[in-house]
Amino acid sequence: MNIKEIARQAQVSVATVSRVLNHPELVQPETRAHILEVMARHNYTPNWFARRLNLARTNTIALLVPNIEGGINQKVVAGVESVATKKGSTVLLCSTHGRPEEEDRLLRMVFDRRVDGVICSSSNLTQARLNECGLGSSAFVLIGQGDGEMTACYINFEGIAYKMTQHLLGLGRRRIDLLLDETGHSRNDPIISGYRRALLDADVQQGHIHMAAGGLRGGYLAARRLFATETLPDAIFAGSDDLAFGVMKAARDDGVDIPARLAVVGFDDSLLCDLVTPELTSIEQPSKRLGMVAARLLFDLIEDAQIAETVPQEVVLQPKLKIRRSCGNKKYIHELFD
Amino acid sequence: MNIKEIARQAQVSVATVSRVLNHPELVQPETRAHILEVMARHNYTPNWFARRLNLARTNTIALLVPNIEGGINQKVVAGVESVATKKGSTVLLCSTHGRPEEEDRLLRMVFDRRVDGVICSSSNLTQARLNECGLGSSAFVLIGQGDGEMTACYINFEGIAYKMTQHLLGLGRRRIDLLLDETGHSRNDPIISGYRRALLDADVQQGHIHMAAGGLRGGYLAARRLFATETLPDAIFAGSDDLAFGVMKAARDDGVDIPARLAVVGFDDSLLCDLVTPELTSIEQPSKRLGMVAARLLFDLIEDAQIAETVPQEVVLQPKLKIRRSCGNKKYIHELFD
DNA sequence: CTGAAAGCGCTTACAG
DNA sequence: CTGAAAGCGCTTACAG
Repeated sequence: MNIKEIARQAQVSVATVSRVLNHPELVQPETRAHILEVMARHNYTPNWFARRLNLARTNTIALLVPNIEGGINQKVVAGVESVATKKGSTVLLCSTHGRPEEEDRLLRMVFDRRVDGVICSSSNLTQARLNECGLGSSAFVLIGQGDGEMTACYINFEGIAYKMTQHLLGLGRRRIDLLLDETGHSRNDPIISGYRRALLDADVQQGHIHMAAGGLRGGYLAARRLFATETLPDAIFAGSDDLAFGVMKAARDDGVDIPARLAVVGFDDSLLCDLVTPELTSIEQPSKRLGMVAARLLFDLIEDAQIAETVPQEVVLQPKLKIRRSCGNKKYIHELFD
Repeated sequence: MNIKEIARQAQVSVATVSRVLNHPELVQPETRAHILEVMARHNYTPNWFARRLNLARTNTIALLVPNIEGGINQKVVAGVESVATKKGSTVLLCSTHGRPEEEDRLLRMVFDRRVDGVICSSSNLTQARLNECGLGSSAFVLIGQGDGEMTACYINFEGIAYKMTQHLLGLGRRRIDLLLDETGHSRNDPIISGYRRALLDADVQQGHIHMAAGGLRGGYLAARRLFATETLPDAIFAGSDDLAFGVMKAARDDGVDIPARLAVVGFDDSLLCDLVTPELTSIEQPSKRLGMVAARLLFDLIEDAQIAETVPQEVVLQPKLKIRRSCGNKKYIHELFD
């Protein structure tokens, strides 16, 4: 069923049919009603492609993330999706697996499809690369720290790492080690930098930085290695909750008392932080809000092209310390079940 | 930049340009090379909408899930995405929030966009509703148990609930209670049915079925209520790991020994099952595989319309028991860190 | 308020 | 192997 057929059956021109779709106020109420009736009767829905060939917007945005399985991206996706739905747009979701070539391929692809805009979570995207992909003048929002040339939003890992380190120092811990996921989370760099800055400011000697394979298991193995070969630090600041959980498991196996002998803190404030013993001190990240902010920025760009003309905007979201018991904190601060 | 301009610059007709895009073997190697060169120089990419207006396939599939944030859906999404990418298709992802009206709206919308096919995770979709949305003759795969009229795939919750109950009985537990998430996971019904069947077959009296709010907290509160008001069952079979973790936390607070006095088992085999003490016996679900299977079924339908003519196909995936210590199992069966 | 016509950017029989 | 032309299904000035 197409517009011509509808026009024939309604005994009007295709122009009139098209008008009830696009500018209903321009057509006489009676004819309009009649045409709508014919459309309904035939379950007619205009061909999307033919339509978009003539129209500017596609009501589609693209979202590229390193991988969908990552717990954090998942919340970002949900945040973007919720805003997009409110705006009447749908989301084309793509996984880049963190590979730049794959990012480029997908960027070209979504541009090809004339999406209204693109949100991309990436750690190595520059305006120059964007230009190469033909996205130079499109609405685009980066999730992550860009080169300052792009509209971007990200979580302030540096600042919170500073605060967490400071917190541990405040509890009397001196040698604080960092344990990071070697699968190059883009957050490693800012964490290291915040951590170092805090130690410098407090005039405390820098601790060791350990790299581990990702996840519970990676944290476990790294911690056991550390326990076996080095003098025990006073605290381990892990780059993810999973790593921290692994450290806790290792500590239990090796008889290292947490938090008396060793403080352990994590990074994602996952649900399970409250369950483990002792409860894990961690960092709450506004992941869903990050997605929502990115989407809002994007729709600002889409709806008002002028904004893009101005200096690119950067939105920085602040995470929060969630103090529990694994850091050696004595005061009652946070309890989930009351 | 459009095809006409490329044709002009390459001094050929648009037909020839179009041919190097669609049937390169039909154009002389030299002209082809020349045209490709001109295209590359201008960074030309054909208009997707104009193209799809003439072509049959859009290389896009739609995936509707109740919500993206759910840990299980997330893996399903990843599974679908990985297969789609291999097939050169992209995924239009939509959240239905489990609301039928929203499902209908989105189904119409994606159909509108001429996607090649649709995968929908739903607990109340019928072929009849599909027909109403105009998707009657489209390639469609249901994730969930359908009305037998649709191609579908799902996880056999009934069977695994039977097995888990049987396992608990085998360990000498007699009164086994069920603890379910009241936010109507569609899996509640099959779990109840498998559980009841196992007790019937073993000629053991049915236990109680408790409904709880979702998550850790829901499990915790429900368990504390149970401990305070009823005689303790021998085992609690929780409908999700989070619920089970909540029960474990409650048991610790109330001094109920797990597994000596009370066995607890969960349902998702989340990463943390190995971390808690005692390690949580649970059920491993092939969620990612579910997504992959759904996508494969869909591409079968897309690539060979004949298949749809035959009787609708149903694929049932089998989950696996992950026996650990919280059920009172004595033998060494499973250990993550060795 | 309505219609005839040109145009969006492509693809593909049809002739040569 | 290549080109002129019709057509995909819509939208929107332009006239009336």
